[in-house]
Amino acid sequence: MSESNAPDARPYHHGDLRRALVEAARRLLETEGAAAMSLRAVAREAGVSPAAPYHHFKDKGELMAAVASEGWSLLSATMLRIATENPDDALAAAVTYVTFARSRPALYRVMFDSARQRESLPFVGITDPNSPYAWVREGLAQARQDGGMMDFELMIAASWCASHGLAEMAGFKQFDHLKETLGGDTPFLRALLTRMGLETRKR
Amino acid sequence: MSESNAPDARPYHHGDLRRALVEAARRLLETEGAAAMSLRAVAREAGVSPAAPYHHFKDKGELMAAVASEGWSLLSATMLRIATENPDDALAAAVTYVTFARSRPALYRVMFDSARQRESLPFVGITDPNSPYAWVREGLAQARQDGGMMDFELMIAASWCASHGLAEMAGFKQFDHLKETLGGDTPFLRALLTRMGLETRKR
DNA sequence: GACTTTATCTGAACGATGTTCAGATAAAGT
DNA sequence: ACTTTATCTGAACATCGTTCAGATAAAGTC
Repeated sequence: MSESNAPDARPYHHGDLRRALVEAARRLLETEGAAAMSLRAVAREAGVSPAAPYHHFKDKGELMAAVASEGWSLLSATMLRIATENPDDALAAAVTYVTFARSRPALYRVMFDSARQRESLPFVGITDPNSPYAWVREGLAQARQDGGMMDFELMIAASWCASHGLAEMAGFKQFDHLKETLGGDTPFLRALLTRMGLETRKR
Repeated sequence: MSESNAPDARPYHHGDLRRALVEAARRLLETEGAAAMSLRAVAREAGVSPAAPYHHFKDKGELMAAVASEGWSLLSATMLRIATENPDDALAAAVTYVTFARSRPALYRVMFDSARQRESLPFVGITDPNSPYAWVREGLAQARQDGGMMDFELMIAASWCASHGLAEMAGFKQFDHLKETLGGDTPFLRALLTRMGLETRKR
């Protein structure tokens, strides 16, 4: 009769293996790096045979997609929190995006690879008029009365591209001197994002 | 006595295997995709045993680095040509960068992965005052008299980040509508890059 | 010319990986 | 209690990156 009702009650043979695998994968990804994250290593980490994952994921790719999905959820939650605290601040949102990616480089790479396969960013409905991003709402309103919805969409697109580009390049040595001059990492990010058209207080 | 002096005189056992391998790798990369580009497949394509490449490259990584390096050279040459034809046009340079990356996605990924490992873009000395990028020269000159060299470096950094971000995201479905509205791929790129601060005619 | 040295390539092997599959195990449904 | 279904294991397969002893041929030396 299984092992009584331990704190982490395990509904099946192993327990919620699916979740355990995703967590193990993320752990391996952040500690050992992307190269060490083989399917077998993940199974090993979860204390299970190499064939076990195939009852929860069709592929290694599907496991990675699950990890990526969890990553996007985490990033979305982080950005939603920031956007709620600092409405009208597109720059702060972008800084949050870049900082998240830079603090979990391997995870972010998996996330973006997944996005590239789908050819679409699985990001929270940032263009949803009911989104808590106030600057999005204001942008939508102004765009509507300008008759220039396109202009607003351009701004959203530019923000994404700028954030992603900076996320992947901010670590490059070419920028060391710039970071030093500007007095740190965050000022550097803010300066560059501002250069790329990101602003605080609406568009 | 080898096989006489055939048109492609082969100096050693196989010929210039190193070059042949890099070319085979690039061919496989562009036709079959990154996943199919194993060291063994490259050796197979070059008509050689799986161990042969190890006499020219320490690693698979070193082969990839060679492919990447060739890619960067090609991109540099392309951009230098454009910059010579259209001086003072940073926007055109960025469009060239993005178009190159988008027309060889797998190669560009290898190139950028290589850059990420070195944490540096192995790009031609774009900040070199003697570079044929006229807008770079003018930017340098103006920055010097402004006393604001930093500002100019920020522009360079922003251009790279914007170009890379757009290169990797331009294919996303979120932008299909925008591309249609703007009347094609290039107008879309130009509009976005402009939004991100890239300009024609000096800074 | 013959002989040595050095560079280049092969064949076979090792461990690790992604994946499949027949069968064991245990939960859920009746 | 019996069947059904979901979950996991163990062994196997092809492929991959890599190593290494030995074959092959070019370059260097006399």
